[in-house]
Amino acid sequence: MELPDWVSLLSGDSNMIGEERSNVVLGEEEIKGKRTKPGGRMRKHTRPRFAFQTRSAADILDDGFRWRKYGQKSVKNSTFPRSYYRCTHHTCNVKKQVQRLSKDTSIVVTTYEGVHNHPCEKLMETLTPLLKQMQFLSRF
DNA sequence: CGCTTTTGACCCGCGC
DNA sequence: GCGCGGGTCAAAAGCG
Repeated sequence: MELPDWVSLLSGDSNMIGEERSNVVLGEEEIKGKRTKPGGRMRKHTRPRFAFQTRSAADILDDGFRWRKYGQKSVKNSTFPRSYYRCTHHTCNVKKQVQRLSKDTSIVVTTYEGVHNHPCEKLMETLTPLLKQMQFLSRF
């Protein structure tokens, strides 16, 4: 099981919202791409998928990537709609969907689909001043 | 001014 | 073949 870098990122960072973040890996499965229409976006036949449960009041959890919402649908099993997000990187076709549990509204289920093939900007952004500082300090 | 969100329409697979 | 459920597109509005 290959875990993307953001997993360790999630478990370690604390610079985000002051919410309680209990991320639990619910499962990993391979979904088969059945899109066979011409010009379809079927990249691979299988891509990893990770489901997380996060205890937070906000749906949007900034995990270090930029997400652009491209859809929202209500699901039959849940009273609340499900949101669909996509990574804004052209080179990166990672999708994620956020769904709130009707049982407990303070819990959101975030499902990631695919892996990022580019460095995390947010992380870089946070790390760059640190790196500079380190370089500065290493001069001595 | 560029980018994100919103929201209805469209599309597609599946079950009956 | 049709209806339903679920996923995506795209145009317009909204915000910094």
